[in-house]
Formats: sequence, C-alpha cells, structure tokens
Amino acid sequence: MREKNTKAQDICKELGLKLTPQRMAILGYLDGNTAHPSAEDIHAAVSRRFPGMSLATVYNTLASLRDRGKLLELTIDPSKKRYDPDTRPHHHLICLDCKRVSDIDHVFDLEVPDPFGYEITGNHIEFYGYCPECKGKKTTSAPARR
Amino acid sequence: MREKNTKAQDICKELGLKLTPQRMAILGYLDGNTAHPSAEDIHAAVSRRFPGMSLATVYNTLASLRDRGKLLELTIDPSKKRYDPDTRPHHHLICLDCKRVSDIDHVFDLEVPDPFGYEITGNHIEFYGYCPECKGKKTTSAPARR
DNA sequence: CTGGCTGCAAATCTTTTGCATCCTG
DNA sequence: CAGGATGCAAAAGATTTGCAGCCAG
Repeated sequence: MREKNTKAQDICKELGLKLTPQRMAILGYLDGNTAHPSAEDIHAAVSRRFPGMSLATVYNTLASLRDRGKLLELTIDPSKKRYDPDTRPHHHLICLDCKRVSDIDHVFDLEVPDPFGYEITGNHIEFYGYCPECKGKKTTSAPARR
Repeated sequence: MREKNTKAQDICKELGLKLTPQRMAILGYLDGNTAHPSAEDIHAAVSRRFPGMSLATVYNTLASLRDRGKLLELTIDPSKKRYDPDTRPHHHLICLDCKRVSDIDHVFDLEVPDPFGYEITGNHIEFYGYCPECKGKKTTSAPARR
C-alpha cells in the first residue's frame, strides 16, 4: 500500500507536479495496470475511493502525464482513447468482441523499404482477433472486419 | 470521367445498394483516393460539386460501405476517423505534424510468439514520424511522442 | 501567499439517430 | 408503389475549456 503512494509521489516530484490527493489516486490506480482503461474507466474506479472526483481532473491529469511521456494514449479503440502506463515500446492485441486489450512485448523487425522520405520515429502494431473468452461465443452477426 | 461513374455503379450493384447521385459522388471521390480523408473531408469535397449534400448521408454511406467490406475505417488519427478505399491489407505511415497518412504496401512477418490464447485474425502497423515537408520545419514545442 | 489544481458547467467536435419526405428499382 | 435513401435537426458521446475558489509548496 505504501509503495504505490511512494511511487506516485516520485513521479510527481520528477515531473514537477503538485502532489494532490486526486493525482495520487489516479497514479496509484494506473501503476501496474494492464487493463488499458479509458478516461471514464479511470474516473469510475478512482471515484469509488474518492467521491467527488471530477472527470475534467482525470482528463487534465492524463493529458499532463501523456505530455511528459509518462503515459501512452492509445488510439486502438475506435470509440474512445485508452491509456497505458507502460511507456516502453510494445504492441497490442485487441479483441474485436469485448474490446479487451493485451500487451505484446515481442520485438519485430520492421524495416520499411521505402518510407517516401519520411523520418520514421516509431511504430505500433495492432493485432486484432478474439480473446479466449470471446472466440467460443462468437456473435453470429457481423464478421467485424477492420 | 465515365469510368469513375461506371465503377461506382458496379460497386452499388454488387452490394445491392441503390444508385443515388450522392452515392455516386462519394464513391467517385473515394475511387483511387490515397489521401485517407475524414468524413468531413469527404463531405467538403463532394459538397463542392453537389451542394446540399448532408453530412449524415456521408456517414450513412461510409458505414454501409465499411460494413460490406468496401472501405476501411482507420483509427490512426486520434481526433477523427479516416477512410481508405484500398481494402487490401496494408499498413500506414502518419506524419505527427500535419497528420498526412501514406500507405505502406510491404508485407511484414508478424508471427506472434505468445498470443495468450487469442485467435488472431489480422493486424495493422502504424508507423509514425515526419513527412518530407514537415521534417524540416519541425516545431520547437512538443516532441510529440506517441 | 501564489500559482498550480480542482470541480462544475458550458462548449466543442465527431458521430449517430429519429423522422418525414423523396426517388430508385 | 414500396422500401431504401436523403436531409435536417436533435441527440449522444468523448474530450476540452473557462472560471472561481482551493490548497500544496
């Protein structure tokens, strides 16, 4: 319990941000979180222990962490942004049915033969398919191609 | 000029959609388009030749084409969806500055060592960096990492 | 004390939807 | 002529912003 707070405090100090209870709660929730939560998810989770927390504060906090390189903003889910506290370069696997997102740490060789003169600074692979829970009960409706 | 119309008509017939002037215009605009336009871009472009065109119609048309596998909806731009009439599997290169999107047709070997029991059905690589026009005048502000 | 933060509400922006009317097949 | 398609406006979501008051440093 204490380590989490300490880690959250360290991050704020390192970034020159004030140590507010709201920030501590958000950072504590994100630390080690591999669920790739949305802003709404984070707000809901943190609100449980911290009633009165504003969604705007969540967005503000996420934006400052993202701008300082402490948080990745994933565009992998078409309907909303997802956040990942693991800022090491890695890839993602998304379930087309339940939208669960899992991490892929494998390093791939992605030499681009002809980058049209672009200066490439990074990459991200999105694998899509069906998670173990969803691949059985696959919906008979849309084939859900992307 | 005639080929475009014919091609648009063929697509509608193949999909069992009615041949309306709005659809012809949208399909005509998308045919061979490699700019990865947003719904707003498409609406603006088509409105020029077809005043009165409704944005809702653009969204409806794009949704039906996407559902029938004739159009890819790209989630590559955080602020809005982009559309790609090239439905062959391929990857994208996005300029972090001007948001231009270019196609990468190279095929990469993306064997995932441990997919956590997921059934993987596809993948998409997003390369990011700076296009030839932007890499010179790189903004001194945010490093814009993703 | 003072500037950065928070909460609230209003504003934006993108995308979706309901519905009456229109027009293709 | 009928059902799909269109246009308009309203609605729905997600995210951003303005601002007054609050609190960490």
